[in-house]
Amino acid sequence: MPYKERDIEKQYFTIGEVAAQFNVAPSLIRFWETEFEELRPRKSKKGNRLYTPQDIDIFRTIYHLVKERGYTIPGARDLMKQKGPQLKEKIDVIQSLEKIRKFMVTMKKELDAISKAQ
Amino acid sequence: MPYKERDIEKQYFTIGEVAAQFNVAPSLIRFWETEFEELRPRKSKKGNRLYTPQDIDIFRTIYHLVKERGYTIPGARDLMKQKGPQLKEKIDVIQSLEKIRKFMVTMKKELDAISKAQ
DNA sequence: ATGTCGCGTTCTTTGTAGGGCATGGGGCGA
DNA sequence: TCGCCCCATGCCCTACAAAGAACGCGACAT
Repeated sequence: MPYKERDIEKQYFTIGEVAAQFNVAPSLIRFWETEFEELRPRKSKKGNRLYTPQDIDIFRTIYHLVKERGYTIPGARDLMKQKGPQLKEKIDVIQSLEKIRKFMVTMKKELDAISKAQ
Repeated sequence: MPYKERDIEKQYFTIGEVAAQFNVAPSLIRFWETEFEELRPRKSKKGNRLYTPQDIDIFRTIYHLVKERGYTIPGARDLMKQKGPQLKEKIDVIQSLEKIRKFMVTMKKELDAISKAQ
């Protein structure tokens, strides 16, 4: 029995899923597609965008630069041209540290709650 | 004989001189003054802005971030808040390297010219 | 099986708030 | 008279959001 198309396609995410994951509007993702040639996902026959995990990594990089670091779109674009893949590594590290920070803040709150309860 | 006021004042640059140095309009400098609290030069009795070399360093930092790196104004502002003085050092290094690069490009051109002439 | 109703999601195209200055007017001191 | 001051207003893109059409899918009736 050959693979059903659905099974193959589920390697991909829809634009709505990506939008939800980053809490942005689909229109923003489509707009960035016009601004960053790196962000050109496959499309289904119907024309729907199909995002691979790699596509999502690229989106995350752009999101980080534009929304978290405050780059303009040309600024982010230039940086990606030069630094390309190195950038992903750096951002992964940053995001790991950010998670750790959040964890520690939570811990601190709980510790504060305990010490006050006494 | 006491210092004449001119001698003291000539420690300073006018907005026009600063504008010329960076090849920007005075209106841009005034506008950035409303956006970056770090960029608030002294003013003469008359109200004219008096830029010290330190003020110019601050302007250079902003110029570098906004015009050369492609940060938005809020992005540059946030970066200056956190990194403040460290940033100046980094930018000094970058600008030195940039000068060296230009020098080397010039050298290369001359070398090319020589090798072609033969 | 087949029509179709409605809902959610997607598409592309068009509209738009506001970010980032520039310009113009009126005034002042050297 | 020149160069700077301070507003106020003007203005052009940037960076999206909204509008409107089309599609896919389940439910329900035919």
